[in-house]
Amino acid sequence: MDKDNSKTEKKPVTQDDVLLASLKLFSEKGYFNTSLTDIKDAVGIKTTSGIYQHFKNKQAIAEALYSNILDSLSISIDDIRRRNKKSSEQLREIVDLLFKLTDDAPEIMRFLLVVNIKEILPEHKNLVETAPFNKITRVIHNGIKNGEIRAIDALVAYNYFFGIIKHTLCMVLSGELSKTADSYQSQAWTVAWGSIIKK
Amino acid sequence: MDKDNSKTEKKPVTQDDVLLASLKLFSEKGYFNTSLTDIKDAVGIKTTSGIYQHFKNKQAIAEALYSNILDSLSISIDDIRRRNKKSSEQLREIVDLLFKLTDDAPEIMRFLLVVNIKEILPEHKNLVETAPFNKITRVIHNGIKNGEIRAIDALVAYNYFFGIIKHTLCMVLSGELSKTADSYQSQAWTVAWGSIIKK
DNA sequence: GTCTATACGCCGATAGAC
DNA sequence: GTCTATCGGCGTATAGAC
Repeated sequence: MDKDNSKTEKKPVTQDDVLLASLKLFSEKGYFNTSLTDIKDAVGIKTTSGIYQHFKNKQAIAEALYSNILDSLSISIDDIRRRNKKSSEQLREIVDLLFKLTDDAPEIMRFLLVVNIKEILPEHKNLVETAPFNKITRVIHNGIKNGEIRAIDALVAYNYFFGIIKHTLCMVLSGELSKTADSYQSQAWTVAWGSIIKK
Repeated sequence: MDKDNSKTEKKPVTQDDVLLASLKLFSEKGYFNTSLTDIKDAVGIKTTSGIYQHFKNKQAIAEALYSNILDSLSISIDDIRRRNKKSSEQLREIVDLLFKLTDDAPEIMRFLLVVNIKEILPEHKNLVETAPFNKITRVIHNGIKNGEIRAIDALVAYNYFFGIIKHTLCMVLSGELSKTADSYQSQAWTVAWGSIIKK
């Protein structure tokens, strides 16, 4: 023990370290304003070379980030659908999840909602076409079939509902709405649900 | 008349030519995926030098574009407010304007709604804080004062109302909603207005 | 896995002739 | 206002020693 290494311990940089640092930078400054040099600094290594141990290029970092986020969201939504019967309950819990994430992990939500993924990965699907948001649309679809939600096109209903939710979260994330997401949640839910419910 | 110059006439490139070409490219590929070389090609000159006659750098093009669009929008909104008394009528016409623009000049709306201006011009205000959208908020504020709109925070009302409108337009612009903006307008209006109206 | 060193391409930008 | 020519720099990426 030649030196105090209780905190300064030098552990090798992992993939997750790179992802975490990149997520933060991408969501703060945007993908194109973030250089590998920035990432390397945030991760705490001296050159960018170390990053290429884990990712073949800069795009691959964004890809990994995006698919990680979508996967974990998808799993959460599966879980929600399993635990709840009614569409209203399922949507309610999904909204709850998104608002919580906005307060607890704003970088994730900023990356998901603010960063324009098609500008980074032109080949990638739109948000609506990804697994988790497909599932949300399916929840809405079911709600229409069983009469909870009024009979309009499921995508259009998704559009109204999620338009309100997403805009609320974006305004919180950008600071245009100054309080926590949590404090807007119940109102936003009521209005969003009200916009598609069968009266 | 040594050659046919009825169409091939060589007129000097104007500021507007540059702006128009840039708008198209920015809205299609994004600001960062568009190089001055791309712009120069689209404008039809041989080198990028010509561009510097009109703009001091690439950012300045985006700035000019953005402020032009905001200015013209602002003027239209002033006009709408002058011609209509009730908040509902004013909002109705503003929505009409935005939907028409989406069908007739999608590049403009894509630049306004999809392009993340803060990534290009970090110093710039958020969309809500710009003149035209400030005016929309003021319209809503008046609607609350005179009892057309229910008594909630004006920004929150703006959020609900514009969340639906913006999301609809974005989905049309990205092709996720496949028909023209026009065909979604009356429904979207009804729902958006319904989300803030005093019952 | 991290370092030194380095390559290289692209892009933004300028100088100066026409 | 457009051209030729050219520059500097940044950012990505690789080779190879430790």
